[in-house]
Amino acid sequence: MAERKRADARRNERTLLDAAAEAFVTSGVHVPVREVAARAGVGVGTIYRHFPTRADLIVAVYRHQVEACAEAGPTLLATGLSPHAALARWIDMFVDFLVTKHGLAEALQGDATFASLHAYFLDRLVPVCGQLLAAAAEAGEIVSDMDPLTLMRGVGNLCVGADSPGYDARRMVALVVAGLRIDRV
Amino acid sequence: MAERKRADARRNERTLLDAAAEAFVTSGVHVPVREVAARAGVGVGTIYRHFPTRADLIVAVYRHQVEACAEAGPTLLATGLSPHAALARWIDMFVDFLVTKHGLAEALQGDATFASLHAYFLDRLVPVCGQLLAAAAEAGEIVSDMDPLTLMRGVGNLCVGADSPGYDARRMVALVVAGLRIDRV
DNA sequence: AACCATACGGAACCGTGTTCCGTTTACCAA
DNA sequence: TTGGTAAACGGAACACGGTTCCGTATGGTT
Repeated sequence: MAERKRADARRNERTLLDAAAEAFVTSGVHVPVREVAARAGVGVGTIYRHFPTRADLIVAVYRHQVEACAEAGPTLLATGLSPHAALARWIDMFVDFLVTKHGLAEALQGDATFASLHAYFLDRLVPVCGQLLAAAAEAGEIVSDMDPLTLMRGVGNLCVGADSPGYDARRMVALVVAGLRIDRV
Repeated sequence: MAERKRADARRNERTLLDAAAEAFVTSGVHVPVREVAARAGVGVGTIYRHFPTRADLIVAVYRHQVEACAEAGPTLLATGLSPHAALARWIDMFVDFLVTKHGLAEALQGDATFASLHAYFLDRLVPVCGQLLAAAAEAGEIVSDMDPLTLMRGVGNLCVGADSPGYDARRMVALVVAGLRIDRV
């Protein structure tokens, strides 16, 4: 039995996702709920009926891209690149994703209000990261005791404020990736 | 001409600093202003008269420790340690400082409300970090093009959520420090 | 003792996430 | 076509945290 929703409800959900995506691009992920509602031409109540919390709205908007990122892990491993190179590429993808979504890295942090966002990203991506780490460790290219959760959270943290002048998040991530190599002290 | 303040004002400033320090320890840096006021037995207006913004209160509470950290840089360089080791120790000190102050790393981030906090930390510590980096680069131990501002902000970012289970901020910082070494790929 | 600049307390204000509830509407059945 | 009803809606109201404002109290000085 498929969930039968009223036509207006389905329409509004669509409209809201579009409006939110647009608002996130122009004003960043921190755009007030009221503004998304206004942009979509609905009341705030409607947003909360469809998305119980701000975080759920954000998750819904970015779900596709998170899935794509998750699926890219195995794909990269299968390309014949060295596992360490595959890991580096995959992390690059993740960083690209975060730094191009203004405010997303910030929202990804512990903040209790974004708990479900945090949880979704980690649930989906940590296992993939774990595969890549394991493959690279197996190949003897990197240290064998790196925890994927720590790595994902660390990389996410490094992307906070990635757009502010004078801070180069990618450089920091590159240091981390270099630091994983086993031939270092 | 020394700034002549009324006795009650001086007394309250003291009381407020003590109350804030205590509150930060027990409830974290994010403790509401009203709670600090209540703990000090004063009204919120009094806090704002002494510290124009939350960030200024935080700066005042931690000023001593930031100064100590800043002064430790040259000291470490003078101890005869290799510059890279001195840099590593200094970063450890900074990390210790951040992770033991619940919520401080979070507050240190771009958040506009904490602008003065952010500015104070960076103004004071980036030059010190620059000295250590330069010495290590000069000695040929690390890459020569690392920007101290990026490094400080990155390390600060890595300390966000340092107390949450499953995340190991120190490990991430260690990767960064390892990644700086010049003998790596 | 009187005066007044300084300092105080805390109510009020603003912005933002979230909840609540009276009203509207899509859908189905008669 | 017309009701009837459960689903959905809009937006006022609430919670909460930072900050401002202003009438009141008081330390210090004359």
